[in-house]
Amino acid sequence: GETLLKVGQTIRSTMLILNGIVKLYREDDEGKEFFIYHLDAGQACSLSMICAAKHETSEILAKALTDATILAIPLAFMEQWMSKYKSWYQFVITSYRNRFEELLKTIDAIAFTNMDERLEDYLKKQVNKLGSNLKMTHQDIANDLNSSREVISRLLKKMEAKNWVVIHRNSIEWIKH
Amino acid sequence: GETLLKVGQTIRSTMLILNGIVKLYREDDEGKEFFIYHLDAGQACSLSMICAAKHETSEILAKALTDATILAIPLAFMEQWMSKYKSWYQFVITSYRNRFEELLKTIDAIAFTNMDERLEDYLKKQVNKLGSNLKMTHQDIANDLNSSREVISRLLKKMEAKNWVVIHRNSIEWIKH
DNA sequence: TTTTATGTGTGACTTATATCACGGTTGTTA
DNA sequence: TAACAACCGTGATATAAGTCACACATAAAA
Repeated sequence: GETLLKVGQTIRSTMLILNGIVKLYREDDEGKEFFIYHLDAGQACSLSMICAAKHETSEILAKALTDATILAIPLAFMEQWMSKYKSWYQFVITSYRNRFEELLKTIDAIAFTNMDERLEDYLKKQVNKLGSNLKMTHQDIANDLNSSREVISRLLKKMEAKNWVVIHRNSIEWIKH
Repeated sequence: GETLLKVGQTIRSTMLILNGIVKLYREDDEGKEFFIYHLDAGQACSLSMICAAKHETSEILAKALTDATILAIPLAFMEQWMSKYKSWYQFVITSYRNRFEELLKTIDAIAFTNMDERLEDYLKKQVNKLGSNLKMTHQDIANDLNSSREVISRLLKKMEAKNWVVIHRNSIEWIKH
C-alpha cells in the first residue's frame, strides 16, 4: 500500500523490482487514480529509467501492492552500463518495449471496448498476479477502472450468473477461464 | 496519405523523420483507426526503435500526413551508436520519454475527459502542425477520435457559436485560443 | 445543364454508463 | 449486545455519446 513514486516527484535513479508487485496509476487533476499496469519481479520501471536519464519528474503514481524489494540504481551507472554491457542494453530496450505495449493495450481497452470487457480483462490480470482469490472491494475496482461502484457491482452480478466468479464480501473468486 | 508502417509489419530499421509530418494510429480488429500522435521533423519513431532492436512487428499504423523524408537506420548501427555516441544515446532516451508522455496524455484524454474537450485538444494539435486552416471533413475527425460524424458536427456547431472556429465545407478554420 | 457523389445539419431514438437514493448485510468496536 | 461503519444490491433517473433517417447543399462528372 505504500506509495513509491508520486506525480511530480523528481526521479534520481532507475528502479528495479526485485520481488513483490507494484501497481502504476495515472492521476487526474482531482486525484482520481486510473490503473495502468503492474510491474513485478525482474521488471523495471521504464518511466523511471527515462526520467532518471534527464532528472525529470514523474508523470505517474506507483504503489506497492505487496511487500516489495526495490533496487534503485543511480543515474551514473545507468549510462555507463548502457554502453558497457550489451545484456543491460538489451534488458532496458526490452523493458521499454513491453511497457510501451502495455500502454497501447490500455489505450485499446478504453478506446475500443466496453466496461464489461474491461472488467473481465482487469480481473484476469489481477488473478494472474495475485491468484484467483482477489481481496478487493467493488469500490477498489471501480477506482482502478475509473468507473463507479454500482456499475461494477452490476457487472459482477452478471459474471456471477455466468459462473465466471463467486462474489464474497471483500473478495471475489475467479473460477472460470 | 501513404502508409509507412502497417500493423503486423516486421520492423528492420529505426526510422527518423527528416521532414514532413507523420500520423500514428492504433487499429482495432475491425480496422478502425484511432489517432495517437504526430511525429514531425527531427523526431524518431520510438516504437520502431524498440521493435527494430528485437526484429519484432509493428503494433501501430503510421501514415504520412504531408510529403515526408524518412531516414531508415539499420539495426546494426542503432546498437553500435548507442554505446559509441553519448549524443545518440541521449537522443534515443529523450525520444522515448517524449513518446511515452504523449501516450500517457492520450490515456488521460480518453479516460478522464469528454468529447468536447478532446475535440478542442485535437483541433489545437492539428492547428499546431498544419496551421489554422484545417482541410479535413467532420468524418475525418470522427475517425481519428473514434467517434461519429454527427457528434463531431454538433460539437463543431457549438464551437462555432462560441466563435472558436468557422466551419466551411471540407475545412475548418481555427480562430480563437 | 443534369446527374451523381460527397459533405453537412438536425430531430428522434437507443445504449452505455454514471449518479442518486435507498435498504439490507456483515463485521467491528464500544 | 448495541451501534456503527463498511460493503453490497437495486430501482429510478440523468447524461453523454452513438445510431438512424432524411433533407439539403455543394462540387465534380457526364
